[in-house]
Amino acid sequence: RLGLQWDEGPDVGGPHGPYRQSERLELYQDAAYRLLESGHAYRDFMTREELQELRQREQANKTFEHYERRDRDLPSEESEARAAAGEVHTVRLKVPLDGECTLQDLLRGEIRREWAIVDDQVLLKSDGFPTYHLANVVDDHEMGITHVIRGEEWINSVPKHLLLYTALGWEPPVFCHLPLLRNNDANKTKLSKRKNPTSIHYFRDAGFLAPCLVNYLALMGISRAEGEEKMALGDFVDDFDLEDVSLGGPVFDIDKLRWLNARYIREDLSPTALREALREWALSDENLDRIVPLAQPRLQTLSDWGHLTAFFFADDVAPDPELLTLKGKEPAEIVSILQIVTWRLEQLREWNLEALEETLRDCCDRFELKMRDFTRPLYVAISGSASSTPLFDSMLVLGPDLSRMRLRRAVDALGGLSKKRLKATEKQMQALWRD
RNA sequence: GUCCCCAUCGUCUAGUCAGGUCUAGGACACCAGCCUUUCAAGCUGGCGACACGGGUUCGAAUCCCGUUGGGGAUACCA
Repeated sequence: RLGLQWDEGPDVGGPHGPYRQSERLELYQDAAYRLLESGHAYRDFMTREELQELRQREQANKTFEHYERRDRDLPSEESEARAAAGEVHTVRLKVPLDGECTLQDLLRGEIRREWAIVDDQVLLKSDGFPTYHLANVVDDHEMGITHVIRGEEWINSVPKHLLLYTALGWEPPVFCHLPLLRNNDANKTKLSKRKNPTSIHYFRDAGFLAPCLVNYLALMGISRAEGEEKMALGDFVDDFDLEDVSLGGPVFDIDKLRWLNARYIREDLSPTALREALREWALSDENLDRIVPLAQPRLQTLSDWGHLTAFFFADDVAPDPELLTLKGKEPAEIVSILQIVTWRLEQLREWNLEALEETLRDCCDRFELKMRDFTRPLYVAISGSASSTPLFDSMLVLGPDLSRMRLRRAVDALGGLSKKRLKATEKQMQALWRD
């Protein structure tokens, strides 16, 4: 969608296959077995329940001590025998009990971390599947990866990875951890779905051009000292130096994105190309064919089309808080309801009419509301008006990303949810969907 | 709690590694003026930052220490 393509993968093939984790299980299990043999790992027979209990106890005591390593020193014969007898177990990494690990990060230089505070990471789950840590190391080695470039959130697990590379007798790659994109909220937390559109589909649906988005994203973290910021991907590739990436976590600036997009529209598109872009975006025959039947019963004149369907071709509909009402409910309750609906919709795998209808009717039932009352604020959130084309169909045409965004904006229009209220609302949802 | 990372205009950033050319440069946003049938665009100008405190040095945004602030990690998720 962004015009980016990977070089190898299950769909495009490549010399380092197979590319599906399930087809590589043997590889991971072999590695785990080797680690077991060489004493770098051990079988852990603790059950999920026991572990959970331990965690709960810790939480209750407000202690944060790590895993107790009960089976770490089990004699190998016993371990072997119990595994052979079919006892369920995981395979854990035997992390040194003392000393410290020194790692090199391309951007940050040397980082030290004491072994005593790193947990005996599970490598192989009880179902035989690897955790990320094992899979990551095995795959990267097998596939000849030279540079591991990933988000900063992984920096603390490098020691475990390093330990795996050495234990398996492999050459570790160069590690480079990039800063995380942040929310534009008061404390600039890690970019989250709840507060931001994180799906590139949203940006497409909202009418941003792919090359612009690539350009903007490239600007986060690297920039030229002066001058032109509008650059094609190729230009970036030419003078990109990984070590130039800046370390502060950047906040996504939608205003700057809009400005850049305006330039792409203005400077890179002929009127014909623009018309084509509009067609690809939302004015395709196919899309219009979906909207026309919804509008037809509600058109008195052809010219009503504009007002009636404008919301299908908009990013934001700026819902009027005065219209976001629900019979017998305070605004605060409406906010919670809208938020819960949003969460329920996020769970949806397929965005089709049946699923939408089922989800929304289910919500309605659980809130013990009448359908016509319940849908009112939803109409306003989605279309910006209390009278519009059918709700389910309209949401279907708009798609998941725009629909969710509009619900979110409706929540904001009503004053939003504080952290506390958000938690309470989450509990409320859990209570309503207990069964 | 503990550990790790980070810190320049409101935001994205240049400058930091190799201290002086930095009364800190650019971009978005904002404000004003010009242009213009409106608006947008364009042009010109303005506002606006080295988190704080100690060192080192003739000299610190830049090096060191501390404080504060922020982020991340602490799973049989990735």
